[in-house]
Amino acid sequence: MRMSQYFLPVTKDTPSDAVVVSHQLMLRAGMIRQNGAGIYSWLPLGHKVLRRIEQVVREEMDRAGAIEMLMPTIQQADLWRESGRYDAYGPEMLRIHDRQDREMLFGPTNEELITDIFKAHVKGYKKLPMNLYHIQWKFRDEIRPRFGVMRGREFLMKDAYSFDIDADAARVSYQRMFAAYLNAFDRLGITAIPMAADPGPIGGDLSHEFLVLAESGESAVFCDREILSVPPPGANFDFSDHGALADEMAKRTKFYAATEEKHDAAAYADLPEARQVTARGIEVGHIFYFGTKYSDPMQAAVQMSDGQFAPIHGGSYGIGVSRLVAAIIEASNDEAGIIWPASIAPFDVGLISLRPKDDAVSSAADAAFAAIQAEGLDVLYDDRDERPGGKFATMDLIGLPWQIAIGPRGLEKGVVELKHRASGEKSELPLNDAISRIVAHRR
RNA sequence: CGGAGUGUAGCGCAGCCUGGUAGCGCAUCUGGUUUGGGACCAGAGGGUCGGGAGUUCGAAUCUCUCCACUCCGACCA
Repeated sequence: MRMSQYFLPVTKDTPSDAVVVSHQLMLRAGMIRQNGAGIYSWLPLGHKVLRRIEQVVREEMDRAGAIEMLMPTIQQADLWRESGRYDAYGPEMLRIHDRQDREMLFGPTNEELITDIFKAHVKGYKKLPMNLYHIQWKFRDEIRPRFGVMRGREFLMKDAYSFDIDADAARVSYQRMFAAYLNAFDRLGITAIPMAADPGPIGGDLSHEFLVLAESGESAVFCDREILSVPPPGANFDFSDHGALADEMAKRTKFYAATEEKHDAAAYADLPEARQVTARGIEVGHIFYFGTKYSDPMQAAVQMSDGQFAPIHGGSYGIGVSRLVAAIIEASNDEAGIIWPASIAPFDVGLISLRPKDDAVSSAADAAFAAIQAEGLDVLYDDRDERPGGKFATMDLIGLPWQIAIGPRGLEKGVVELKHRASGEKSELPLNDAISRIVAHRR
């Protein structure tokens, strides 16, 4: 993409409404624009990151055996009456009426809808376990939206729903998501700590939330330092191995880790002081096992081998995709701007033409643009007639993993300047070598 | 919802107290000089001063009212 033809409204001034660094940087980098309290448009750069995160989450869900689908944002009220949540949910649910004055709502979550779909089509136990997910916009009329997309009212969430014949089988499904989450967050370049959680209004008795440590986090967290260094299951993990699944969960739950609500000061005090981590965290995922909470009232049952019908045991598993954009920035930035993990960077590399009006430079930069693209890399090419300082600052701000700068001085020597954003390390080397370096570290 | 603020050009702000018809920096456009980490000169465009009502000869400025947004508290991916 040539920057001269892109839409990237960056600013030098920090918008005064933004109090956390991720919100400031997202505004400055031209990723989002606010429409109302907790409601944002995603500008091209922000949209690209959002899609990249979504894709990583999708791949990890697929790997764990979940099946993608898509449910609507607007739902009819009747299913929520069946489950009893139409009354239970309260003012956080945005209720609307259509022209026939039918009661509708903008979905804050989808347990009712998915249970309805499941029970209409799945009749026998042989189809289980089943896990269906979608990545869709939600609306929750938060009491107090804040921190940009961190606590928006409209937000993009991946929500998965598991269906099993009994509690033991449901536990395996739960562990499968637990392991998938660890892999997903690892690929996103963050360490998300699973913590025992209150199941909250969704109900149930097995629940973990995943938190990323960050100063601006809304939750106080207390954990054993050791849990931070447990490696993720990894790309070769076998999601059909029940023993391995239980093991992955046990490897973490054996360490102390709790948010304020579940904090046990006495147990925490038993830890050696050097292992105590008292910090703040951003909740980026939450998983629940809720048994027959929805299948009972909505009569979602499958026929068992003995011919009897049994209500399915369910779980639901959320990842805040739009919130992750902010959470990752909170975890990875410096004075100059954002530092994207390569896995989700909006572009793989930024290419800077230092002297676009110089024919030798611009033709060399054009050629480099083509050569980089030929390697399958996504490159943002700053071909504008601007002074170099601003170009470097813009590239630093938007946080691409690599920058290649081409100018007259380097051309004489047959080299370009390659900069690695995260380390700040710069080197001068031939273009092909620079491209090879980037390719070697590609997403 | 309770408490505290803010609303003036795309962004950051001044002007308001003490009423006289809107200004600065950045950004944008034109021309020129420049160019290796946010240049300089000259010029230009862009504003229902959040909306409405009132006071007044005259309102960004004073009064009333409505709206929006932000921050602190209770809720949550």
